[in-house]
Amino acid sequence: MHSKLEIPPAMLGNPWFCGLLPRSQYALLTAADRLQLSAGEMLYRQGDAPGSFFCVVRGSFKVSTLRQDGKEGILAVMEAGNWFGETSLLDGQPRPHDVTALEATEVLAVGQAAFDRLMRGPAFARAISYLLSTRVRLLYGLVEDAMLRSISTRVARRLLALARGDATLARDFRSTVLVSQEALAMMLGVTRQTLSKELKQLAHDGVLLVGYGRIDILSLPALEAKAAMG
Amino acid sequence: MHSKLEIPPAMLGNPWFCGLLPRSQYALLTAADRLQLSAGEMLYRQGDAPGSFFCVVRGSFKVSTLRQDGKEGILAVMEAGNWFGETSLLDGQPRPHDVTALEATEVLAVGQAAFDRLMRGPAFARAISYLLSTRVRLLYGLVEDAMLRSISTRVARRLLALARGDATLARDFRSTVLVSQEALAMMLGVTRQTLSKELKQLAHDGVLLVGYGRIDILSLPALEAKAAMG
DNA sequence: AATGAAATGTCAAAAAATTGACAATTAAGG
DNA sequence: CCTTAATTGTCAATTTTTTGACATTTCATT
Repeated sequence: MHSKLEIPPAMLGNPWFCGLLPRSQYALLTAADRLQLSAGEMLYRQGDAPGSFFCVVRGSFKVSTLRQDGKEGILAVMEAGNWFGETSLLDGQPRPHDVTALEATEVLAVGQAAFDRLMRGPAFARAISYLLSTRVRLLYGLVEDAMLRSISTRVARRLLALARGDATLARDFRSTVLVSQEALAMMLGVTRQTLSKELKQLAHDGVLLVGYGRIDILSLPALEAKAAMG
Repeated sequence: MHSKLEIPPAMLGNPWFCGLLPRSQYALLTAADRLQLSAGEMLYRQGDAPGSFFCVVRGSFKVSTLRQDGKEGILAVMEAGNWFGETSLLDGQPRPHDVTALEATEVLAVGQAAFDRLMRGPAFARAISYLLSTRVRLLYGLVEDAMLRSISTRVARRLLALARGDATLARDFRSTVLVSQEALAMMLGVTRQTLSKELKQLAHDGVLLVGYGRIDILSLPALEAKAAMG
């Protein structure tokens, strides 16, 4: 019998998981396999057959796609506590993205059969609908960003998202974001040079402090003001 | 008692609705109010409180957002047969977009209470999850388009989406797309002039025939080839 | 057939982003 | 401490896109 202490702390900080009925939580945890990945290892690739519903226990992943020309777009960063991968389980279609561990990372993997069994319960099915609705909202935000916001606004918005833990997790705010300019540029779909210019401007305005592989947010209100502009 | 003949033909062409259990179909239809809108009328606005789950019976809507500078981005076109608006019902958050009738349009509106009642059934909740998963997939496609595809590729892809009926509907293909260059440019987040140049190129290549408020697809394979490039 | 609003065609200047290149800096491993 | 790979800073040329401006065409309505 599993003891409740086995629930990893990161999962307890995730509002979606915490909102589940205890029996659903228990069912997820007992049905799950635990996987360990080292930095750079891929959990799955674009085009793979649907496999499992995942939760990041420790570490983080990037969700990305490759262009023909070899360049990469980063669509999301999944941090500890977040659940993902449900889309392919629901529609049976291939995985739409690559998912790669950014560091030593541990995941729970709930297989298709167990997932389907859970989906027969209306409470869990509703919870999955809710999870998807937050994903839809987040994605609409990304589409709008790309379609009609200036790059400086998008930089501010993306930094805020990273500081808040991105994805579905409503975690505490971090004033230091650990990300390279290269990676941040990939998230925004612009070149490093273009991003660099924007960051320099924000640093000049006293909003950020740009370091090696890290960005410190000096003034949250100022950054939010930039994010709210055009 | 409602007769089965009352189901509008457009709804029978929608794979999501057709995949529902007959009792769910019946429940949706009987719970629904019928609304008539004339061209330009808004079904709801960004920021509105969640209200209903909708199905387009006749006509079409545009789903759009306004920028501060007054410019508009068109995120989707909802045609007859499509169901939408579930996101706000599921998470209780305000409407994320404006929805405006493009012509004389008729919708079914299923209220929050009836929707919640349906969601207590696992089959319907699963169906809603499936609907959301297709929306998530579509949105990921839009994000990738905006982030890492060339404009010419995006034009081709968007035209194909319009020809196929966009959104969740897997309808028959139409070789004529009725859309102004202005509107198509709004869907792509570029200016009319930029789009015009791309269309001229595609017309020169014999792929399209560009008319007044309409675009004819002369060669579907050629357009698909353009859409598959970079 | 005339009218007018909507849509399209086109151009040039300006702004913005990419490309390509190289130097300088930083942190991690031996 | 030293080496090395990763990251950042910076620049100029090129390409792309926007902006702004007008003329022209199309179509529905008188």
